[in-house]
Amino acid sequence: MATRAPDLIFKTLGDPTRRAIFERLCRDGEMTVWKITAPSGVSQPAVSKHLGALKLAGLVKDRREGRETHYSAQPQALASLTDWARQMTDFWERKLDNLEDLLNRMDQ
Amino acid sequence: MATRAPDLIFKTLGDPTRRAIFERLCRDGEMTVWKITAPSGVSQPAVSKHLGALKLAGLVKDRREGRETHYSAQPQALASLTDWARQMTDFWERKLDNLEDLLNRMDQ
DNA sequence: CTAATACATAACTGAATGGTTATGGATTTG
DNA sequence: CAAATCCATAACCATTCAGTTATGTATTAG
Repeated sequence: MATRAPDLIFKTLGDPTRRAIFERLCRDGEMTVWKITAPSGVSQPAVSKHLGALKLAGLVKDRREGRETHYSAQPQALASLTDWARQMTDFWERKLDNLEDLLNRMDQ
Repeated sequence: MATRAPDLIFKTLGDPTRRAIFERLCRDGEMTVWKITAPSGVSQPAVSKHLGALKLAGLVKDRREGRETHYSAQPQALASLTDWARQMTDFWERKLDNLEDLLNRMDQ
């Protein structure tokens, strides 16, 4: 059952600061750590740790260039999340269908 | 900006035990606390706390019947999550489009 | 070569959190 | 009424985790 795949994604995006960083990378594209840190409200080491977590979850990728590290979003990683959500909804709707079938059979 | 809405959803589903409970409710429909507790691997009070968290996030609803409480999934609550994911993907694709436009203009 | 910059890592701290056992309140059963 | 069942809450504990301030390692600038 691949239903456990998005565990890390959920956990990683559960933190507001981390999610804000990811959102900014989606909106504004590739960015250095310093650029990300500036308006974030937390220190540079904190940002580095968040970026590490996002990278571990496959949500961002990094690119070294001299002494700078550029990070960019990988929103494809969100697919496992939306897949899971759709699956849950499907399960639920199937339950409703079964109930409807049952009621139809009882009517006859 | 409504982009902060799914914060609670992410945080709530970030815990594996809690997500497993939600999944089971989606798959198998309404269930009493005891029924949920049995195969969960944690104690009944732990399950009750998780159900409270899920309820707070709008992911489940409860129905008292005598001394039993029946819980059921509310997968509609996942919409804010998929909406957000689509928005992030859109941002990212728009960046790609802009880049393509720029390259096209540079070709001329 | 020295100083400064960009980032990561280490070490630590306080708060949040998931788990437990114990207990209480409400409801059904005998 | 008494005992048992179902669930929630309280109180507590251990762990996780996000944040901080050093410190280290490359890399660029003077």
